[in-house]
Amino acid sequence: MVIARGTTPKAEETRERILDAALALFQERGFDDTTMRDIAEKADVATGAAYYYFRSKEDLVMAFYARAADEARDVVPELIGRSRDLKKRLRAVIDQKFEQFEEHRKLLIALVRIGIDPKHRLSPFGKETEPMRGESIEFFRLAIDESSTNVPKDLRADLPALLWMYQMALILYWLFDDSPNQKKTKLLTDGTLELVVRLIQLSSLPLMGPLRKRVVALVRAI
Amino acid sequence: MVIARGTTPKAEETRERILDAALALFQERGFDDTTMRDIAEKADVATGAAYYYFRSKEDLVMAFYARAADEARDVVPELIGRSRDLKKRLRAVIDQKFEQFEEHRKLLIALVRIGIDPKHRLSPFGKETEPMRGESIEFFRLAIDESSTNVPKDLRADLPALLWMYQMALILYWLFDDSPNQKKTKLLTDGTLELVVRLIQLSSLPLMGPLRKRVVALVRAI
DNA sequence: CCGCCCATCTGAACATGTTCAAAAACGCCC
DNA sequence: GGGCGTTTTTGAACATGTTCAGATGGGCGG
Repeated sequence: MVIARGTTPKAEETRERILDAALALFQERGFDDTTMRDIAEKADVATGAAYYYFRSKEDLVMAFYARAADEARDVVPELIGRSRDLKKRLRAVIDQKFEQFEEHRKLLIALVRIGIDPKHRLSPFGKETEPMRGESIEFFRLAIDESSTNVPKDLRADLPALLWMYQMALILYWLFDDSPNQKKTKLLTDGTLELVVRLIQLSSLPLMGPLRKRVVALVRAI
Repeated sequence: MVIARGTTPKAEETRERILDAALALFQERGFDDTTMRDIAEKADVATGAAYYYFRSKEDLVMAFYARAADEARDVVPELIGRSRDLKKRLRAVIDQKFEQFEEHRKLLIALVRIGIDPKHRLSPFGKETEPMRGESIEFFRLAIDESSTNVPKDLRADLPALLWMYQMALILYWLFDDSPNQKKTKLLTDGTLELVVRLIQLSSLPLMGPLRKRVVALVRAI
């Protein structure tokens, strides 16, 4: 996350300059091959300045992620509003993230290395990223609510979080998908999304009650 | 992996001394809080010596993993031989790994950070770890072969690798499972293992042929 | 025993993320 | 405008993973 510095216009401008320099270099050479000295130099500040605005090199990646979240906040509700079909809505939410991340795969690989450890300060599963995670999950709740597919009450509470985890898994696969244009991810998304929507539909059939309860119980326990 | 140094007894002894020192310190303080200088000092060598035997700090973790694999090679076939029941066999293979790793959770977290990136030299999914991965997968093939549960021919080829991935997922969950004594992992293992065996049994029913083929095709494609 | 080669080992040097004390710039009150 | 407290910026210093040119020493042919 970002330190709450940079309230004055000038400071804010410096912060942006550093972040822009960092992201440009990350994209160009990758995370590991970009040094903090490079970033500072490109932003025309001393090495230490970056640490005045960002707690660590990794926080710069997080700041990128926060920017993406800002953008999503403006766009996603409108995307969801375009259809009431659950599958289309989910597709829209997921595709939006893929588009945002398209040009930053190298960068996000660094983020994954951090994120896999839930104890790390910046893990998407950790405490500090709660607001951003919550917002992402909220998008899925929006997509479910008042969609044309009926979702059982007892699923409503946890389904958004499950869908978020599903999205995370897709993104993870996508990051390391070396097939041309990440074709395999497209395949995987198409196949599994269909499956997911089917499962949700099935789960509301009357006979499914007990099974659904067992699944919900397991999910809660874990 | 390990550099092919240490052919003379004396060198071999030095190598072991460094590895022992490293593992002791990793376990004591964790990976990040152990410096190469600490390790060298504890092993009574100069800092550079460690790099004569190990290409990097991370390679020391890998050497631990290799040791564990050595041990498994001696033990696992016997464990599998104790029963023909598929579930029991799988349990045995999986539990053996858990027991081995019990006291080294902190260490393995470092390994995961590396391993999540398939492009990293030491990723369990990468080229360089192929032999060790192959051996682990082979254990699952052993467990399937001549077990009391019939496994369809077209599954035999890929099932061991799938089971290995399943094991990896369990280990990942276990690593970050903070419930007392990793009780949740026990729950998860029990629940999913039952499920897995059921699925395998189901898959050999006559009607399942087409569905099975679709799943196999998807797995192959991905 | 000598001299040579090569595996082994040393420790200083290097690169880079990070910290920190001090300097500079800024805003504000008088 | 001058003084003063705060914010911003600087650049040297530090910690640590890693590299490398050279020292060490042990074995072997002569």
